[in-house]
Amino acid sequence: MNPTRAQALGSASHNSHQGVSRMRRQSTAADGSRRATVTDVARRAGVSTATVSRVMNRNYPVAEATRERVEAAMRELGYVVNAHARALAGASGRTVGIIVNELIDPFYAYIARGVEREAALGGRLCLVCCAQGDPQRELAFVELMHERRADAVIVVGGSVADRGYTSELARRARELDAGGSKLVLCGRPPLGEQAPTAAVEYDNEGGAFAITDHLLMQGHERILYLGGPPKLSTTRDRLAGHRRALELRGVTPDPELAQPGTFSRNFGYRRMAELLRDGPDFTAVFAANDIVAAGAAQALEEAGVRVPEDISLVGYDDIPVAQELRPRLTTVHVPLEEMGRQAVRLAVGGGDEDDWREPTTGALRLGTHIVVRDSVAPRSGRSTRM
Amino acid sequence: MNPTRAQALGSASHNSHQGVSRMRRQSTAADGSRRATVTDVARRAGVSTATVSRVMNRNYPVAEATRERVEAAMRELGYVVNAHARALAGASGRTVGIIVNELIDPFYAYIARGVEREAALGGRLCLVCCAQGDPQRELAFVELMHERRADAVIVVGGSVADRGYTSELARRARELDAGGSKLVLCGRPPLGEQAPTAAVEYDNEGGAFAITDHLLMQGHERILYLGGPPKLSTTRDRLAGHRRALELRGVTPDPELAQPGTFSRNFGYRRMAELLRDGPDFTAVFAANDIVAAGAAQALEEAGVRVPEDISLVGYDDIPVAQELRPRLTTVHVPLEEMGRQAVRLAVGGGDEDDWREPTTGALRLGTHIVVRDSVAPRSGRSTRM
DNA sequence: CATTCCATAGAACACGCTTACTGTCCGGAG
DNA sequence: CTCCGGACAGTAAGCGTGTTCTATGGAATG
Repeated sequence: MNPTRAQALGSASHNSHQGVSRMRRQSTAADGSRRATVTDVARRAGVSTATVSRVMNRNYPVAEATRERVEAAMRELGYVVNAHARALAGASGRTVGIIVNELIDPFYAYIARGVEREAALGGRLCLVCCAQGDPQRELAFVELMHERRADAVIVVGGSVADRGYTSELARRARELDAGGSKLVLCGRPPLGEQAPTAAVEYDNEGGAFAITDHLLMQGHERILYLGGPPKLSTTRDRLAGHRRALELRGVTPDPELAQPGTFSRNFGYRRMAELLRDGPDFTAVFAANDIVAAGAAQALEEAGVRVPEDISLVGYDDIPVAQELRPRLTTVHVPLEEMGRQAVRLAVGGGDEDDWREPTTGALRLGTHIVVRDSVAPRSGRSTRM
Repeated sequence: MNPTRAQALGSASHNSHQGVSRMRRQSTAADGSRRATVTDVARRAGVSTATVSRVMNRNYPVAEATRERVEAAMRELGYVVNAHARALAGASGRTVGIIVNELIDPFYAYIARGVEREAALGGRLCLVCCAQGDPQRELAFVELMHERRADAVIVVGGSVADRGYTSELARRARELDAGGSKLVLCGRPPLGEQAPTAAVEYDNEGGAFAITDHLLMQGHERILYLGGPPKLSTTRDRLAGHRRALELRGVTPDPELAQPGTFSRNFGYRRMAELLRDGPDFTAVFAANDIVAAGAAQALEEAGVRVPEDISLVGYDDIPVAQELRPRLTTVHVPLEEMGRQAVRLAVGGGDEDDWREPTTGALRLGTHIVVRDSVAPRSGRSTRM
């Protein structure tokens, strides 16, 4: 278990010399000073440790004069409470964990922001990890956060429907739940009935439906779907919405027009450049997300294809880059920050008094809507088979 | 101390019902099951707790047969070590903290990525907080991280030269240091001699000098400096480099051309729109960062001013948006991710055996360089006083 | 066969804090 | 004057691990 995890994180073997590092740490304080403890504060203030604790936690009456003496002692000693000891003694660790693919991807960054802000409202701190799309890393981080007794562990983003991975994650969910923590799925489908998780999703399929319909209304029938890992739940849902819209308008989906790949700008650029070289057989492009759209836009630009006059282009997610592209990108807005907020609320309650509803296995689905900008135009005759 | 912090984080009073929330937590496990402990594992495997500990940490010989029995017991019980207890018993918490202004700002996101990755290499987890530009929030977060005994607390981004704030942060630095942790300043000037900190900076002044010189070489002499909080160290340094370049070429800086404000896109847009309305008295714009540049670019576009033919535009930071703007933005590259990595290395060592150098009060300065794209052109006669 | 040594394993304490349980002292009610 | 309850404060028992010190059995040595 341990070696597996270390491997998944690509870490050097660090278990072996915890002892030595501790030795060094202790001897670091050359002047013999260590951190002040409750005992030190109590001694200095002439009270018992219990009283010091009560002063800090304000959960028991303490005489004003005593309080002041204790607070003075804390100040003079530079006392800082040890959260580990506190957590061990029974209080919550006041920590939530979030695992994303990439911090620099605005999709995840906005969700992380929501999580961080909502957590801070409850006086909680936020453990953030990047799994970089590797399920093994993700599992390893879930475990690490469980070790730290995070109140909630939030895993963000689409998931692959791998059998072993799913059952492994379900096991972690049960273990977390048994300890009073919660695994929260954010932007991905539930794990099945036997896994006690909370979930906050967004209407992925509906957004794809809506924006495809938007293209159809403009006369586009041959729409290229570009990018997104083919086995990811996110891609599956977006493609599903896309196809449903096509079929509803009586357009038969052409397998040739589904070109999944990755969520990277680079993929959008390269694949689009290739397709343009062959002579495009489509009048519109539905990029799997805005980042892919940015790459595609560059390829179109370099090929001298005008957007939207020659080819229309849409994205998904509505991250800031959508407003910087020229033409500005029509896309699907996803309430990313709100998802993050709801994820922690679902797991730890509002942080306020209204904390009574048992937040068990809650599920939540937020709406999406399309944002019309300048990258879509009615289909022009000339654009097909240029 | 406590109320102050709660206030700074805008949190509801959460200290009062820690007790009740704990009660609920315990009673949550309706089947009476709690988390398995070392004692449980030991009992099940028929060994002592010491042996279980030794199996986990591999720091003491254990017979193969015993090891297997213990590992089986751990698996069957779904045992997950309690990091709080472990940290309390002496081991490092294996945590680093990072405090940024905004997670969704790529400047900070890249640094955070570097921190996270380097931390993960050492098997450490990452506490991430957003101070949102509020020094009080920042101090509160430093304290919370100290409570958690983070191996390092990394504060990122420019700082205001406020007397009280600086001394307060210096005090935190000393307290952290006394406990064997380290405060790391990332992208901001040192605190002074009596504060034991590490620091990783980048050549802010030099980058501003270089890109200003680049504009001068193209014949621009009236250069607008746009955005950036006026009292922030970042702004101070960038302006200093800018002015040094001007003076070196014999151009007298015009106070009218320094228009600080904020680092927001919105500021860049609005201020630039206003200035264009008055009739611009400059031929080039040096935006305080790429985000401000994006806003300025939009204002220029809407005013029908061509970039770079009529007015040249440069930014700072070289975040991805610089490549999406049209024309693509000439800017100053800052090694953001590397800064993050170095920040944790400085504080906790490489994580490998070469850990022997005492990482005390280290300082590091990384280079910057300009990236020439398409947003600068030689000054044209027509562009002045259009 | 007695002695020494090594490989294991256990007992017990320390880590810093919270909290249930026990006082103690006081004023006011009976 | 006695008794009782409220307001404080102290004692001590954990919380779950790591680590030191000690103990045991068998192998190796004399």
